Amino acid sequence: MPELRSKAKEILELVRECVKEFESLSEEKRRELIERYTAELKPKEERKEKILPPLERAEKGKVVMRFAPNPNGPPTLGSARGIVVNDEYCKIYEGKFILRFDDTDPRTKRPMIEAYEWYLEDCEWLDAKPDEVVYASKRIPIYYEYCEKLLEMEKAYPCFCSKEEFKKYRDSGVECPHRNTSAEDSLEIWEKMLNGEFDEGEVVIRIKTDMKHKDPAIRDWVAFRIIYEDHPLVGDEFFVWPTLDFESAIEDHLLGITHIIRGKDLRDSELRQRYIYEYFGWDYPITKHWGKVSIHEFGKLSTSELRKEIEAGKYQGWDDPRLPTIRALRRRGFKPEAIRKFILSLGVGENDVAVSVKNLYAENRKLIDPIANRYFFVWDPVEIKIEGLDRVVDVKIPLNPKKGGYRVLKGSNEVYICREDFDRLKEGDVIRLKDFCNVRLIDKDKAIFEFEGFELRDVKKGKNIIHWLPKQDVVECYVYGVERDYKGFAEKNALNDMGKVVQFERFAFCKLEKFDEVLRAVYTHP
RNA sequence: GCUCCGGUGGUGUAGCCCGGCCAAUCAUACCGGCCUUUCGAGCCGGUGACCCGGGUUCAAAUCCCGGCCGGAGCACCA
Repeated sequence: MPELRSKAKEILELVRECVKEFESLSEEKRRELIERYTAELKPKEERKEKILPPLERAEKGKVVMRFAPNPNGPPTLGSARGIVVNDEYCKIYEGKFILRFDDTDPRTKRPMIEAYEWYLEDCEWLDAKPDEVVYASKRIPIYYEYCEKLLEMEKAYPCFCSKEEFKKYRDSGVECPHRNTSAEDSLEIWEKMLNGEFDEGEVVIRIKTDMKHKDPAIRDWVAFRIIYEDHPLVGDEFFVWPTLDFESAIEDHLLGITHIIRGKDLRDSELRQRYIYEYFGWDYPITKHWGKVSIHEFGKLSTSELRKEIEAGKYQGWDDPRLPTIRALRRRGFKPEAIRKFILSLGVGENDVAVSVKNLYAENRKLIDPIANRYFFVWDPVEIKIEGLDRVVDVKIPLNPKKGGYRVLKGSNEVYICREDFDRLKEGDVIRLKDFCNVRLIDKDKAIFEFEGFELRDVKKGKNIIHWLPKQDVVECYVYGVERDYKGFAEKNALNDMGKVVQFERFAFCKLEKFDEVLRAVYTHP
């Protein structure tokens, strides 16, 4: 009842009186009153699971957003944020999602030709298939057109200052001598640039902003520069390249982008680009910026860093299971939905986030635990003998506690167990081979155990149930891990789940990748 | 240095714009218990936070001011 707020003081008085009156009543009477009135109160409304905060001034059906990477490597968990968050908003508002390659620098951040395809693949896999794909490097003439307009309007000019010279002008807030070049002269110089009459670094096109702008970063910025280098996608067709700020400013308008969400490192871009929007009379999209993400286990998610390490041979490739690339996570058997949820759980705040990959594991676990079949994998195996067990028994073990179903192992007197389980035992200890039987260690040096019975209850207490494998009917198994790789044996039954994610009990979830004499699996997560 | 932006449990996040349903959400981590069988899965429970100081107000996580701490940009990179 907000209309009563202004009368709060009077109401407070009334409340006090009521409380006094209530306190003077008998215990029984009080109970009765409480029951009578609380019954009328509505239960607190359930809070809906709000995944993302609403987008400012967004109308259903009219939202257009984009994710604009430079494809200089495959998408990582960092890129996935741009993909998933933009796509998610498009889904919420039934908008249009555009993937745009901002690939206008053939040298310093040189695009990687395969990466274009990788972005397409990974977007689709992440359930974020773009409605439209745009390649900036294929649309250079469009940017030239707008540059010419600005030169005509004398809102841009060719500048012959060296980087260092211009820095002085920028820092002191003084206009450089080239700033008042006439439209006519500017266009002539521009023509010569396009004809290849200048060397790299000799001349650039600058956008006029305000040389007295309080933030030096905004003052007359570069829109075009000359780079004589083949572009991986379009070859040597162009050598006058727009900078990101220019290309992106034009494209965002042309594509009708309504909302931009991107890293806060690009916050100043908005300030710079607004000048162009003002000159052309365009409306700037609504922007939102987020901080950096780093993941404890992976560190910073920089593509160029990863590239160096791959080239140095530290990793096997871009899908090495130790890498934070989307291809690696896919190879490890993560569900796209888990990655989406994980990313959305980071929100869209401006502070930097440092989060543990365990959150991603937890999301994925919820999805795969109910469906993943269980198998035994014995790494660093130790062969043990069980005395007093003369027959081979069929051991039925549940495939999945929720789904039901069984697999069968031949329980015999020669089995493998994990070295780490064996090592912690001392002679006389009794352990249970899960679902099979109980055994007592009698000779540690020779790894000899004694059969103690099939009954579970004898050893149920404690932490004495371990997994095992019969010496027969196993396959060699190699697991590509994150911390380390594992070698050992897996039960043959696992071959029925080739290509799937299974849970190796007491080890981890793993994706069974291929079988070539050896079962090769990739570690998913615990 | 100049400019801009942030600070909610161990971690991430919701709430902040529009002050009261907030003794603060959800998740993860951690701890404890449960399970005719995963010491590494599952199920149940528990611990745990509004950066500090002032101000405005009947009422502040929310508004204002100051401080402290953190981040980003200041490229012919994206």
